[in-house]
Amino acid sequence: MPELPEVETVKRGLSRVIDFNSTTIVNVELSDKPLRVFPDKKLLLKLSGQKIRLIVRKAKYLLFHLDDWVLLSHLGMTGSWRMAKDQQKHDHIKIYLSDGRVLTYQDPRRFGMFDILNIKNWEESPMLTKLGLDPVLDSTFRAENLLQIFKKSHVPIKVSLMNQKYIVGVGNIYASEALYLAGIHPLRASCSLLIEEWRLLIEAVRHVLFEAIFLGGSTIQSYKNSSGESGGHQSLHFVYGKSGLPCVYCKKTIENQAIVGRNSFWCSSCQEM
DNA sequence: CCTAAGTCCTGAGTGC
DNA sequence: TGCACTCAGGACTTAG
Repeated sequence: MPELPEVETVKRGLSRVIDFNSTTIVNVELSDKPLRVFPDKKLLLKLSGQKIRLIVRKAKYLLFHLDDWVLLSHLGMTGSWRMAKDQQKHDHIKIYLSDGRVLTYQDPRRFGMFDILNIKNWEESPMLTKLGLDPVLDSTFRAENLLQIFKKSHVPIKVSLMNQKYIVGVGNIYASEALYLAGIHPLRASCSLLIEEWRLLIEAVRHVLFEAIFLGGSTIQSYKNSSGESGGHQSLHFVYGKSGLPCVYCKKTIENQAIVGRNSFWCSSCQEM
């Protein structure tokens, strides 16, 4: 499901319903199906007796801060967390809590990733050390810095936007949307963007991510927040999934094409090469 | 048959 | 030739 707004929405939803500093993990159960990345199952024993202190979002990762450990969760394409009242198909992790509730991870495609990190050095996890600038949290997400980072990159700007090594949180939906708002063609070489265009793009990325967070993310196929509700931002999409429809502003037909294997959408009139 | 919100791995290619 | 790096494509998987 998740790009930055969806992960942020899940974080906020869980944070509202978990009583931090009081709720203790009683037990953890796994299904027999493997997830894409999962730590040694013996580490799960370490979680029992630990209180949930805080949930943090870092890039597209959720980090459950416990007393001595950090439970890292990446939702992949179809992962979701909920306080379960029932057993559903594709439930893979059940965290039994001291208040009687069951924090449950469901993931049909099982692209999700987990790790259990020591609270003393969790930031050194290989999954977290190679992350780029966060458009929502980092004041360094600035045109001057991005111009420098991409000055030699001939990769299409849409691909660079989605490369978590440089910019985190932007995935396939919001990349197309942000480039449309900025009036930049997705196939433009990253190094060709002028400083003014980087400023426009940064403003567009931040706008679309904040707007999507405000509306609880985008539901295209299956995304649900931790209360089982759909997002509301998909109704504000201008280009994603709109191929063949007229551009809202110029009425020219929205085009689409796979760029490095990901379907991409744009208006060739509003977004010139 | 096709497609889907993400990331990791491999192998080919480039430049020094 | 070797090394470091970049990049494209495939793989993982289930549902509609």
